Amino acid sequence: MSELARSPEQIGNAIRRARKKHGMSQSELGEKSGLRQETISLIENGNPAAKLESILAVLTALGLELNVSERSKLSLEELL
Amino acid sequence: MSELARSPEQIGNAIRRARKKHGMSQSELGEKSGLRQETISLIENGNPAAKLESILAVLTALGLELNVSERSKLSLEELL
DNA sequence: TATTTTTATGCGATTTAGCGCATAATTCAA
DNA sequence: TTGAATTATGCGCTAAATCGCATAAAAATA
Repeated sequence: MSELARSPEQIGNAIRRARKKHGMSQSELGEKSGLRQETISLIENGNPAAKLESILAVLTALGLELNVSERSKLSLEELL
Repeated sequence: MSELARSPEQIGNAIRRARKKHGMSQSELGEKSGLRQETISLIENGNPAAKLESILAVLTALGLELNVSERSKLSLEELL
């Protein structure tokens, strides 16, 4: 399964959801990804100016990855 | 189809490929996404510190989007 | 409810993106 | 091959991420 991530908020939500699924705190995720708990907090809350490398480090620490694909399908939001 | 993007380089490559497919120059893509030609150049060359919002703006301008998924499948690189 | 854990926020310092502007360096087409 | 278009690089500037450290606010749990 794959989760749409068109905005910093959506990426942050995906990260938060995955972290909780792994039963991890922000501090633990921070250690795993080489970032501070505060930085994880910012990312999860949708900081648009987060660095690409930070996002990638967090995703990797959670066993996730990004995929680039055609903006084909309608998002749930666009249907409402 | 979807393209793996585990590193800034892979994201940059995906963007460059899509831009050329659209017959666009970096300057044109810059206008469409609200960034400078120089910034597009940096992103395409794999700048790890690019801002998340810049990446998303470029992808949107190219009709692309990001998806977060399980790091399940082996990448081509890992098979070699 | 009281206590502990977790998450969010604040401050000063450092680093760097992205800006505008200019110009190499490279690529492409005539 | 040569001239034009494209891409990469450099400088000074401003804004902001992230850092370390501290702590307030919120959430979870006893």
